[in-house]
Amino acid sequence: MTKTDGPRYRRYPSETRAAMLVEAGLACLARGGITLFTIDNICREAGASRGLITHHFGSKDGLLAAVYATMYDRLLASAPPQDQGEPDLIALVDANFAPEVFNRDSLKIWLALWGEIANNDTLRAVHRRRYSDYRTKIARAVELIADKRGRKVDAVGLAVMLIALADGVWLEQGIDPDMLSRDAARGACFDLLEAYLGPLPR
Amino acid sequence: MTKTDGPRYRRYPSETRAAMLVEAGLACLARGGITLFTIDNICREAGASRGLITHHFGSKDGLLAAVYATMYDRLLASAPPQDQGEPDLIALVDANFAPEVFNRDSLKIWLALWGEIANNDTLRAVHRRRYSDYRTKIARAVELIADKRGRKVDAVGLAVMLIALADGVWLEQGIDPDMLSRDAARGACFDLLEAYLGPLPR
DNA sequence: ATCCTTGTTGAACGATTGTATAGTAGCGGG
DNA sequence: CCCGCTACTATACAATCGTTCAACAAGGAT
Repeated sequence: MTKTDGPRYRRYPSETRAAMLVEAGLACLARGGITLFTIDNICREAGASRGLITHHFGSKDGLLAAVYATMYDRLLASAPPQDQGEPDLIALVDANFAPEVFNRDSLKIWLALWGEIANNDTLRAVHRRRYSDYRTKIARAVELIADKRGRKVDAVGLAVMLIALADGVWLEQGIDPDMLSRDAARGACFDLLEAYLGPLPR
Repeated sequence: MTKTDGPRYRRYPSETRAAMLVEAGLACLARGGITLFTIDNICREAGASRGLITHHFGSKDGLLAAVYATMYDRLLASAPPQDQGEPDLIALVDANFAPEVFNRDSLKIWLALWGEIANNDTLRAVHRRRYSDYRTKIARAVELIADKRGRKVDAVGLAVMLIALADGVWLEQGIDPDMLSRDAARGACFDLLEAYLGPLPR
């Protein structure tokens, strides 16, 4: 026996370990999509044993929901609303194309999650809430600008279209990385907005 | 023993049975995404035994590739090119929103497939070819219109953006069915096009 | 130094995964 | 009528799936 018998494992505060498992889950999704999002893979990635996911999240679905929430929160973190119209809208668009978010790993994760939302009730519930917040933020900025300029636009509808276009270019990027550049993608989003709102100080 | 001992199973021509398995695969994807795309589910759906997929497609991936090809072919079937510019472009946009294509089942299938393309080499190979054809068709129509009107546009870039927007609204529809109407989605596609090409006789 | 809380392990469970393969049988051509 | 091609069935296979659970131990509190 070696005399240096350190602790056989380390205990973390519950929330710390939960965050580690979420991170491991993200890594698995990025590597191979929902197929590789398995208890074994995730726990191996996190350096933990198989029981931990159930212990901290109740089930695999619980972890998946936490993973989804994490992705959404990261997306929105960089665009705090200031109720000033143009700057808010530009920040919201740019949030989609920040290098931290618009990269291959993130895109593969989103693709994997989208494929599940349509089938997984737990996940869809998380989605509904976050998406609603997101859309409202955009719609409010659009509304402010439209009012200021005396234009009449369907703010919520335009918000949905903007999200759709952003998701669409993400999708293209995720499927085939060198299909379009970040600048072109960002530009298209502004083109769509300006068709309704007039020039924006991008 | 009953005296009416019909044949225990029916033999089909190879291509007929292959088509049946593709159809069953589509049904599974529509019902529960890639998670339900399993040998057992598909063969049960098709009313066949487990060996058949390997026999006709070599492997599960082979069937998945055939499924993907089928979806793409159906999308493009309704828009044969006539090299007349406007009518072609309109037909290509409308192809995305035909009831036969723009419905919940199809959208869930696309969602599931997209999640796999990024990770599955076989599938990505099929995608590259079909997507390239699709994009070229659109770009050619855009080019024709731009030339006719003396406008200068990046036809291929605009084609990619149009596909992205169409995919984006599909995505929204697939995730949350009552988020936007077919007309609004179709309208947004034309808005994007007209921002570059001027008015179109939609 | 001992107790206690609780984060953690790891084995066991039955169900299901994709594939390989040996044998069966439908059905058209002779 | 029978033969032969091959579509087809059905079992076996090892690997992996998600979950359960009893026992363990880390580390702060007393």
